[in-house]
Amino acid sequence: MLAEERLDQIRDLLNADGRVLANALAVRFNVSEDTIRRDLRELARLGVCRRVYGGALLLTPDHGSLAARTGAQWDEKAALARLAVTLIGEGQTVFIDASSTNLAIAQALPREKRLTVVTNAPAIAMALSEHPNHSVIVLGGAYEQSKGACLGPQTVREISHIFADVFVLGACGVDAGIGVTALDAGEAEVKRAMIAQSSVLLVAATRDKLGTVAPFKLAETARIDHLVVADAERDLSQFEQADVRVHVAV
Amino acid sequence: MLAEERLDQIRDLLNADGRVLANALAVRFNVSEDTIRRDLRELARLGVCRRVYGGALLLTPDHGSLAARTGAQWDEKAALARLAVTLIGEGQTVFIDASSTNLAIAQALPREKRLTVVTNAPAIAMALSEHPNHSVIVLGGAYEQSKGACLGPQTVREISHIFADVFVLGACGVDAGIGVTALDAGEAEVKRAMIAQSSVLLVAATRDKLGTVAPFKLAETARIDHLVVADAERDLSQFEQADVRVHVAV
DNA sequence: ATTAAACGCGCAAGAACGTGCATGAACCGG
DNA sequence: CCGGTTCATGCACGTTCTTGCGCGTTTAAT
Repeated sequence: MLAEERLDQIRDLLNADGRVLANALAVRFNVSEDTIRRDLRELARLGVCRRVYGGALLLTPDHGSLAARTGAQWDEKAALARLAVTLIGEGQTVFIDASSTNLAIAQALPREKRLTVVTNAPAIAMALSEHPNHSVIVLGGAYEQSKGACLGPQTVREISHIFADVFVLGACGVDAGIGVTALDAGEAEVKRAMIAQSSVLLVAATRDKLGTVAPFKLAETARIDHLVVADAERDLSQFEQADVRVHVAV
Repeated sequence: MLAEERLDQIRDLLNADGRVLANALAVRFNVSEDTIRRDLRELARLGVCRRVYGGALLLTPDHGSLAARTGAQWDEKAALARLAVTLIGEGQTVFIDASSTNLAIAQALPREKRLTVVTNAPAIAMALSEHPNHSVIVLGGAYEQSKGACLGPQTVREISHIFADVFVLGACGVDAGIGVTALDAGEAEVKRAMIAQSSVLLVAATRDKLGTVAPFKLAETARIDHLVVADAERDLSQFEQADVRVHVAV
């Protein structure tokens, strides 16, 4: 059994069952659990799965309901949001795309800055309902329920008419070597359009996003202007070498 | 059973039933109640639920904060909604514009009818997040916070590209002699565009709307196909003379 | 007031984990 | 054919995580 074959089979098992157990895999492939752990680490790095105690779970964009994702890691997202909003200046035009982290950022936007917020996420538009100082523009299109976002050609077309000072990008994977990536082709199209139409690119990434890679590439690491992360056990020097300003939230 | 899986399943049970019992979960997952309590503590920390003596209750921020409960006559609107959705057929394309009554209608839409819903209200799009059978199209444009709707020329332009079978009109005033009217010029523009692009016009009106007149005229009484009202102390014969089908909800 | 259930805290056993190191096979240029 | 290198793998060790149990406290209901 070649190592690559084993990785592929673990992938298949993940897709079939949504989860795998480390000791079960060790028995099945007749290798030690250490080897299995190494495999799972690799798959997690590639963004295929998420490691948990005892095995790994499939990492899907709609893992759990929309409400569930909003609740997960809420305090980490709130900390990222508090820092991220300080990077947005008075009177700027801001693209905010759909993600639970970005919803937290939208909620944390200070009311006194008179921003123009452009978003393809109805939830973000609604979150700004109580902020009459901000002007909100909704990007229409086909509403993808599982993602809570409007996607598709119409959305992309509307984006092409707008230039923004800042784009707050909800990334699915951020890796210093590979760059910023997304899980879904439709999402990726919209995000790429927003990148093309904005001058400053801001990425707020929760721990589980950092160092992972998703299938669809959005931008090189060097294109990122601001990277906001939670406390850094990780080595972030590679980002700084790529001229990314890294901000660490408490 | 992985610990993370257990957490996810407790999440699902919470979303399904709105509450969970600690001892029932302990039996179901075959672990001690201590472990369950630890899980519930974790979920509470994430803001998913609220712990109570004996178990936990679902904490839904949007269940209460949506315009859903803002409407004073919530039960009247729910009754109108239950009746109104029966007038919408399988597979139809439906315009639903922004109003609290229409939000109730959107929430009452049966999941099995495979509808295409087109709306300029982010709240209505989000309400359909959990209905994967329906295709939802969001109309973009400038988001008017006080109305919870996208208005303006861009919205009107997008409407002009779509034809619907039914338009569920959120009216501000419905009078047999004057017709249907709206309170705001911007709103009126969007509603007129939707009227022009749909074959059947459905109006669900709460008691306070009936017999009142707002400044901006949308359509003649005769243009209404279905009028859904709550119990009829009022004389509705004038509507029927104008060839309007009147439906009275219990 | 009394009582039984539910709770929180601390502890300990065991499983899972990460890391460093050694082994052996595969690979490669000469 | 051979010496050097790389790589996957397994093992040993210490660490971290989960879980169940005991015990005293709090809560809700009678």
